[in-house]
Amino acid sequence: MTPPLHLSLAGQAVEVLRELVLTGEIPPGTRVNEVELAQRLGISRGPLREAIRHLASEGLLVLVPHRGASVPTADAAEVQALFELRTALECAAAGLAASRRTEADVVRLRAVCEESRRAYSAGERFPYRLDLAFHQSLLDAARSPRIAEQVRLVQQRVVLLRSGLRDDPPHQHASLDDHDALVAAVASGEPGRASDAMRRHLARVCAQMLTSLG
Amino acid sequence: MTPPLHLSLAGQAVEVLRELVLTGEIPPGTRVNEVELAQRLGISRGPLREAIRHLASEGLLVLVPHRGASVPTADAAEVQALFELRTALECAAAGLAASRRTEADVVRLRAVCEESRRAYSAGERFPYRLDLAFHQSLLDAARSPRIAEQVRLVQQRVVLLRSGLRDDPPHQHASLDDHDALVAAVASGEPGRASDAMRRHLARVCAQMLTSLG
DNA sequence: TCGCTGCCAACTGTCGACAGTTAACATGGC
DNA sequence: GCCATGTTAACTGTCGACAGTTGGCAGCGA
Repeated sequence: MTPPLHLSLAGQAVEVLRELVLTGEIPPGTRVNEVELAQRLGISRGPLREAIRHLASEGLLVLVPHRGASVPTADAAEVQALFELRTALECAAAGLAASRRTEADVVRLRAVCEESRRAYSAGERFPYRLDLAFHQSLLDAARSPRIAEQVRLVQQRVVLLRSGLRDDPPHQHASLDDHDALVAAVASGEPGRASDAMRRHLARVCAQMLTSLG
Repeated sequence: MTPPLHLSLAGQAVEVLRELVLTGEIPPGTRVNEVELAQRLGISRGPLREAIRHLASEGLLVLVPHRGASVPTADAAEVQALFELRTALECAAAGLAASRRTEADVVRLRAVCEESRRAYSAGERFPYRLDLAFHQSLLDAARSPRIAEQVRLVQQRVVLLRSGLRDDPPHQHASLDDHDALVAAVASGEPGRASDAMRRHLARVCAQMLTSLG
């Protein structure tokens, strides 16, 4: 039996809708019809509305009164503002990680970097999974749950932005070097150095996304 | 009658509930009864549920499946984690403000500081309004809407924490000095200096709250 | 007296239907 | 031909009611 796994319909709808948005199945600019989507998910409008509002609070949807929800569109100013927030959060996380890292944290970070290089050398097309894993490992080392949660939300929006890009450039070699530098800075135990390394890394990634936008 | 004020019932409920929570009228630890509160607000459970979920996404309420919402209680670890997030955001904002401030920004910041000192000298009991005004002015100078929005959410939770404190110490003289130092650092145009000044300020405020918790 | 079991009340989760608003279209006047 | 206006269809906002779950309480037995 499955008695305890009674996740509410609203909770399930949140996860399904999140995937639909992040995978681009509902592309940016698309309006969401409540009755249509509710039928598609096989639930009522009530739980679906809750799911929509939840994702709106995460920035994955925008609400307009009496006109429903839609997937936000990418925008240069938007990318810049988003990366300002991401930089604030991840630089702080990098600094905290440098202060609090254990030997196990460093080992884990090095392992992710090595796996990324292996995948890159093997010509793998989407090491985004490993990029996220790296940043996640760094957040674990920072041991600041609140910051980690906010970073997760911002990264999610970056993924959404990426889904709207025409040419999604593969993980670049420069980022691999950035990650190695970050691990070295975190291992050194100097918060300022780790924070600066993260700032440089994110500045590069941001610049790349801005050029991809044209 | 209020027919033309086309704010949705859910939107109104959000603001009313927010005040009820922040003013301590619904003290931390209290569970929120949907039907009771809905009758009290004169609305149905639907819009009220949306309001509850919205405030939960802001951290002003916590949800437990099948057991409803309740106001979160203060906790030392919680205060520390919250201030780590606040420090990350406001230090970045201070740095950006130092980079982007105009002459008008500096004038405004100085004006708020002077008014704070006047109020303090006059023995005013709650210059929190002016403290918030100062931080808001600094965020305006930073010109980073995303960071500003997140800071607003964090500050709101700090207010909630303060409402649960027994002895809520009045605005201290040290904070006035901190604010002056911050203005000077922002005016200097050196991001690192402004960021450090903010870090020291928030560290002091955090320490004060931790001692108030006992 | 203590522990277990079954019932019960209260509350949340969910649904279907109605009302209000918005935007687009058709229509008529200039 | 173009703009203003009335109409209409579609969608969101709101409501009341039903169903499912949770936690507590009474009753029974050891």
